[in-house]
Amino acid sequence: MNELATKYNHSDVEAKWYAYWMEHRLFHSEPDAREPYCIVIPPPNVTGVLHMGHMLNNTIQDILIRRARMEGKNALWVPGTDHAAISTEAKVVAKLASENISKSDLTREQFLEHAWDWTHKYGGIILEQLKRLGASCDWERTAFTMDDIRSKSVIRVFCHLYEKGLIYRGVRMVNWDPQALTALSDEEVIYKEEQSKLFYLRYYVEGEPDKYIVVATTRPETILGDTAVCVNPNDERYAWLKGKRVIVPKVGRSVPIIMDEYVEMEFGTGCLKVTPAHDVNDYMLGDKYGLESIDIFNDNGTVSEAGGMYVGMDRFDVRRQIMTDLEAEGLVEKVEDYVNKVGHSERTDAVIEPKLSMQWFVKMEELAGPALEAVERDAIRFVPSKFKNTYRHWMTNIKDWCISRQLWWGHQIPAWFLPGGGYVVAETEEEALAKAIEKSGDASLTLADLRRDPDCLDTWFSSWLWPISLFNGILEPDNEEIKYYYPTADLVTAPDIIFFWVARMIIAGYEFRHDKPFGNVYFTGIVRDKIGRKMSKSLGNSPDPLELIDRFGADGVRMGLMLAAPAGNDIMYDDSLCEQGRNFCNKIWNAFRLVKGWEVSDAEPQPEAAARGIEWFAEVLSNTLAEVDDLMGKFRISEALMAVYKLFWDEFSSWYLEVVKPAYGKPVDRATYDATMSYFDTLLRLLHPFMPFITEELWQHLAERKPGESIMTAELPKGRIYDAPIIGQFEKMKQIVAGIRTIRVKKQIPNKVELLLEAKGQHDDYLDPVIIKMGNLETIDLVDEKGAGSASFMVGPTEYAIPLGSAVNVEEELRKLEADLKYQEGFLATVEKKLSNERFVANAPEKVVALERKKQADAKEKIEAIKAAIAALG
RNA sequence: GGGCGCUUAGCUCAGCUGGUUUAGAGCGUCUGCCUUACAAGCAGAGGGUCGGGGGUUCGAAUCCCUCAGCGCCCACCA
Repeated sequence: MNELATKYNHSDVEAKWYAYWMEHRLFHSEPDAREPYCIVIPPPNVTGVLHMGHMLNNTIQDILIRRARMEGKNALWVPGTDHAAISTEAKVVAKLASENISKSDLTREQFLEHAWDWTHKYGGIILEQLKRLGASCDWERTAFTMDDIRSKSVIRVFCHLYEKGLIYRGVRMVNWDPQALTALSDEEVIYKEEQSKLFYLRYYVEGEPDKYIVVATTRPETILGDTAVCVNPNDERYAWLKGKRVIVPKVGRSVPIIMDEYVEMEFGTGCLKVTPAHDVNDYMLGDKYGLESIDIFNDNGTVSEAGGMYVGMDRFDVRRQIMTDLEAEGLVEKVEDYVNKVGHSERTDAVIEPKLSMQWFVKMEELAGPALEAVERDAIRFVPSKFKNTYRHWMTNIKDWCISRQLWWGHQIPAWFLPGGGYVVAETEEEALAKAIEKSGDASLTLADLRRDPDCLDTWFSSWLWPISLFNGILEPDNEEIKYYYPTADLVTAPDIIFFWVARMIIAGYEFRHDKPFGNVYFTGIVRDKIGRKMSKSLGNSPDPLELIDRFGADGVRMGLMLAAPAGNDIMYDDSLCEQGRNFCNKIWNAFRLVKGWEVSDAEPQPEAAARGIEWFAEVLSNTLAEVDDLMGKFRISEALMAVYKLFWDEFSSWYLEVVKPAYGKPVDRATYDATMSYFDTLLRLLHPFMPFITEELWQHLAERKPGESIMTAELPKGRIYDAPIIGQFEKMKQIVAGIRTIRVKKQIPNKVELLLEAKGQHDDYLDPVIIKMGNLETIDLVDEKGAGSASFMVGPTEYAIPLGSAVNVEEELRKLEADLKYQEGFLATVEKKLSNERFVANAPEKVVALERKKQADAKEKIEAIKAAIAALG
């Protein structure tokens, strides 16, 4: 029997079955008559590598997909990658820098060549890593946000929105990343609290050399761009300033005093310096009062010619230098410590510089309407639902979306400028030329006269189309695939991209398909280490997923992650979770070794105990199947997995198998064997979505399989919730057996010594064969009075006793019984307290009162029995 | 400054619209076992009064108020 090792060796198994699934194209889906079930993968960065977040996220998706497949649906999981404009471009720039090549030395074409090389070299590594996890993606459909179909879709959508008047170009204050040298959307700015200083500077009043006012600022370097000082018109302290001008310290420029209620009188000194070119609010003031706007910074964050001094110096160096200089001139009143929030680039972490520039925007308000409504009325369900609030808040305060990025890696904006001013938007160069000629009235124009906007689109401007563009639903809106797979079923993603991606996909869904992109959104938590810190490269607290798979097996790791991951809750990851998963694999493996080792005999009659066990397990199995189904429907995956875990380990292995197991060296009867194999088969199916590899391995061992046959496509049976009498009987039986075992442990009676059990009181003998086997008893006697010198225990009101002669410690028995009595009496007291309360009896529902009376009767009965037992001892 | 969420055994969590035997699970802990499927295992045991306070109710971990702590999201206070 022992050609199978005592331990499950995952490394032998996993590669083999993944190859088998691929070879037989079991992940592949095409439209057919079945109900579709589709998930589109949140496309990871093309040059990314697998981290724990991906592991969690993709394990969940794979579980959902595999389950749907086994439920008979046409399941499709579409994989792909995202070009990740800024971060990929940054990596390429860094790589070039290490070769002493600067981006500015290259033409756009040359740079893109490098970027594509990079993409081909590192791109898709992450998808290969997902295979190790067991991800059952349809790899024949692998897509990329910059492949041909996806790129053309983006361009078409841009033109569509432009023609609808929803895309515009304009000069706005944007978030500038001086490192990546591009504008960012508001969502790409992360505000971090930082310890900084508040500088109080003196602005002398023009023409009154002895008078000055004090202005507080965190950014003294921006005084180079000051074009006004603002005070609150209600601020009496500064009423005298009305109509006057002040001199910007050091700079010497005379600027007007303006009055606006925007200024908080309580903050700082109540005087605000206004730098319209470098602060969003100042820009607003500048706009309102027609102030001059001086852009004092270059794109890389150094001071520009317009700054007039410190030209070429970095903004942070200037901050230090200018304070020294101001101090020297006696223009500094004081400096205070101050904590404020500073915007950082999400991708490069550079401090954001608010900057006026010409950018492209999408008008969002109108687009957001249907998308907001869909989530409000649960046409799209968020799990957990608390994210509805977050979503609603963002959608109702939605700002226009800055979609242009000053990058080369991405989808170039399809806008062409005419030599005489103005521009046209078109899908192709030819079309652009035609439009340009029409617009300018100059038929002699050629393509060479047009200049295409060099900017690219925000990465999310392609990924918001993902559920549509994967099926080519933008370019060919009526094709069979989009009609069949769209809307997709579920989306699994992290909550930090709810605005970046989820909200925008919903918007795009309604705008371009007039339908939602998915039915449910499952928001995962963040994977943290066991003391709650976010996993990060710099902390070095993030395990390498592939190494984990090597150590624990993909099934073990999947299980480890799932055990700790209720929807929306962060997961405190610890290796011990994977250990538990690995141990479970081992348990399944060994259970299989047991049944596989049985010799089957047609002549052997079925023992009564086995027949009872089979009857019982059928009910337990059916109940769990239904329970798991229910839990999965609510996306309570960790609870579903726990239910399966307990079913297999406790019910099946610890009870069922022990009940039906033939004596050593004896064969098992046919009926029991067949039932057991059938249960094992069902258990493997139930487990398969969670642990695909080991279940396939064992399922293939379980019976002869045809080539290409797989548990992946085996049907998952449906169960039903039903409280069969046998379940209650079995639970009572377990208590009796546990009682016997406890006595064995306490009295140090070896398992192989057969015991006698006496039952005093009501006792159902239906499961006696099971009790006898599991307790290793000689017989069970019904008695009126238990024999002298026995150890006893209570199950309900029934006393069970094992005669032990002189080995029994009467005092210990007494102590045990008295403790039990005390508990029962205490319990009875709480019940009777309720029942003696007239208002309870009068107001509580009849059912509740009846239950309390039953509790009372039961407790009384038990107390009587215990007292009798005590009397018998004494 | 607003909004949301959390606080239940050592750890991670479940406990939905209040009543189902004086609170459940997994892991860990303790005790005894190498019992021929499994020591990555088996059997058994112990462990919390549900963050603090107040209230509603016949009855609250479950509803309300309040205090404290933690976390997340949003927001232009220089």
